[in-house]
Amino acid sequence: MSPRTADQNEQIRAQSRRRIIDQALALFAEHGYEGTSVRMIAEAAGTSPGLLYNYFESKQALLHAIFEESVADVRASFALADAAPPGERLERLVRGSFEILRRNMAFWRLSYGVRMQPAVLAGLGPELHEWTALIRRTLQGYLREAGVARPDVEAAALFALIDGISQHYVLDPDPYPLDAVIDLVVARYCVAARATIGARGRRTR
Amino acid sequence: MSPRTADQNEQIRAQSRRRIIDQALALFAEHGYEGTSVRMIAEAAGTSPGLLYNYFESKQALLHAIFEESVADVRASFALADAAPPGERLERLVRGSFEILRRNMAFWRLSYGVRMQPAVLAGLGPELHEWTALIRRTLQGYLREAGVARPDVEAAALFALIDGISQHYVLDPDPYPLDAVIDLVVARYCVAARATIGARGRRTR
Amino acid sequence: MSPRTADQNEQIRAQSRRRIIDQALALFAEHGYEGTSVRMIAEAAGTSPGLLYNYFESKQALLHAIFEESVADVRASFALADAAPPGERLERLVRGSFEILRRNMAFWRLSYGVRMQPAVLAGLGPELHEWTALIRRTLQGYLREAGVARPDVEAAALFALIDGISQHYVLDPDPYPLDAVIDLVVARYCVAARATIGARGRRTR
Amino acid sequence: MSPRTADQNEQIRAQSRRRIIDQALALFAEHGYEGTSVRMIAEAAGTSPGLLYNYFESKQALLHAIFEESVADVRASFALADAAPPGERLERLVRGSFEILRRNMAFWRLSYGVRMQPAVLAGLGPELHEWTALIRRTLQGYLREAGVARPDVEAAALFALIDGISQHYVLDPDPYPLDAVIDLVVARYCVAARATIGARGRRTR
DNA sequence: TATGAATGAGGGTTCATTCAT
DNA sequence: AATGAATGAACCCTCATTCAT
Repeated sequence: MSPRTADQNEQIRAQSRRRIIDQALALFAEHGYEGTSVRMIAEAAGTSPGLLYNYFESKQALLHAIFEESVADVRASFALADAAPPGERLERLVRGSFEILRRNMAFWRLSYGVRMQPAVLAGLGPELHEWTALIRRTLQGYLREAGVARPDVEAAALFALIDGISQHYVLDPDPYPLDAVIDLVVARYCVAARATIGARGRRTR
Repeated sequence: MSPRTADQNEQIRAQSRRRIIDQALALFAEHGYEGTSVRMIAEAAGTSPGLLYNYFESKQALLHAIFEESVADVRASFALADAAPPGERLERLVRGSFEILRRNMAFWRLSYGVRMQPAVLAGLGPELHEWTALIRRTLQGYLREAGVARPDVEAAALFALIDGISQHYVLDPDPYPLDAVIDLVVARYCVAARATIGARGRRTR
Repeated sequence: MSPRTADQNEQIRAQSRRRIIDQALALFAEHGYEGTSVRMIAEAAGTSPGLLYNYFESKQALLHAIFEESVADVRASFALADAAPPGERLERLVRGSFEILRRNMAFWRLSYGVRMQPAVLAGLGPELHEWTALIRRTLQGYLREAGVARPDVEAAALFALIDGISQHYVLDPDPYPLDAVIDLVVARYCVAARATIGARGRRTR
Repeated sequence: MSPRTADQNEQIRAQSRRRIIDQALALFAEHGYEGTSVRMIAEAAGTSPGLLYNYFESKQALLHAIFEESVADVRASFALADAAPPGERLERLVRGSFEILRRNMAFWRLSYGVRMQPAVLAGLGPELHEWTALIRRTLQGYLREAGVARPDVEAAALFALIDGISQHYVLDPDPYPLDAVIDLVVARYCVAARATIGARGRRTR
């Protein structure tokens, strides 16, 4: 009965989903999660409020979908860093983090805006926790490689530093000297690391 | 003529106001501003929703009152740091910041949860902005005194570091090695500063 | 134990009651019954909301008290007209009505604003009905004396005319040619009446 | 693509809107604007309170919509009178006014109940004022045509008479001798007018 | 697949009224 | 006689969600 092929349907579905996610992210970032109504999202996406519930179980589920996408993005970037030679991993990771930030500021605004609201994150909590833990562990690993004295504490500090910079930047990007600050972070944490690892590399050769 | 003395009334009022503010802060911190209803606050404070409006013009006004109280707290701490001898100012400020954090974690949870939501801040925005700017300037001044190369960039990084640590701690305090991290920050930023300033002090004597 | 004599108490009571009634009337007239809160009245009267309930059982009871006072005023004016010589009664009544109107515009504003709201008038209904009926009957009697053809219909019309004028005047007094309109009414209804009655008077002498 | 045709939707909307307006008018007329809650209207209309806000921005907007409908009704009746031959205009207008009154008593109850409450009228005030002014001017014009001595004062009186009758009728229709009173008004104002204009018409022929 | 009319719980807020003092 | 802190029901309104089409 349907005049559309299964393929066409699939394509339409994918497009609608995309539009909804994109607009939802933009609006969440601008007005916050609670300040954005489902109607607003539907309107921005050029659909009806009802349709949204064909694709997402609830407003929360939509939020979760957004997080899943972006978390995947971050994971990919991390994997890239991990694939680099030991001496460059940390720098790659640091610079990669800020690239992600610049590439998807809306998400980070949203993320930071919602981070403190467990009820909003409902069900996302464990996942986020795990994610944070992963970052911390990765950083710790790299720093241990680099031979810093207390890699756990240093990792906590470096993570806080990256996160703090990201947040300040996202709050008011225009006047923020992001590149200079990144270079500072890199200089402080990564250059030494590279040297140490390089030296050790040569020694063990 | 009055059935209760003005003093008695003042006391009653102060008590009720306190209870409302305290419970509101706790709930805002736990569920976020939007996730906390006026009814919830009233119940937690052991009063009726109506009473809240004898003390605060609106839910927002209550939020503002909370901010005012805590901002005053921060200012006081800053003033204390500023009164210290030059070489110790930075350390005082850093340690002071984390003392405030520990003393009033609920407020900081609230503050971080609300920071990205311009609609919620309505009218509080400028004040917060100014506040942030003040911190940045103060840090920058101290770092310039300490003779660091690029005090503006360093200030941005140090601010981000403190803010990031605070936020991570507040998100999940139990496992966080706060003291160790603080010591790290102090060692990295403040010890050098003290030395520099001390040296200069001796030289100019 | 009381430092005040019973007399003084009575005087104080009377004063407070007066202030409350006066201010309530003024506010009801300005903002309507529903648009005026008990707190507003208390404030305007320089007392507390609680005190109002020492003098009046409820906000409605206060409204009723206002009506009673003013209805008494009207009755007095009617009695005066009735005491006049037959040929002048109608004119007295008409002119008296508008004098009352001018003397107590606030009350008439209130009265007209509330007239259509049985719920607000609750319990006042019968009394007002009676009052209206009295006016109608009185007019009818005077017009019958004056020998008009259908005194019942004429009474209805004259009452409507007086009431309509009053209301239009009270709605926007400044530009209203009240005196001219009154003279017109008098000329149309009363002069003829006087003549008729005068003639009959002479005839029957 | 749409599951319901635009037509179907339009029809559904029109029906719901009608039901809401009708019930709102009835309730406003019975209990007054302030005495009628949105819930009451929704219940009477067999819908939910929320739906009301799909059709009207606010309770006030609903009131305005009611006024707009009925004001249009009145204007139409006035236009009809104006289209009649000069000698009949006044009678048409008078009789037309009372026809409107009988046809839509609820609206007039509402209108008279709301007239004195500027806050309720909010934004409707100017429009009503203008409307009143129009009636007055029209009457004045007709009366001048009819050659009465002081058309401005006579217009004020006639307007007051019509308004007063309408209000008394609407307050308690059952016992009111409306037809007889209308005939009286017509006899007093319109018959003479017709004669005058007729005579002048013949003279100028 | 898509619509949008409809729902109703719950939001912030007001206010007549009570009562301890 | 007088106060004003306190109450809580009810207000208008929003919005995530459902469902007939």
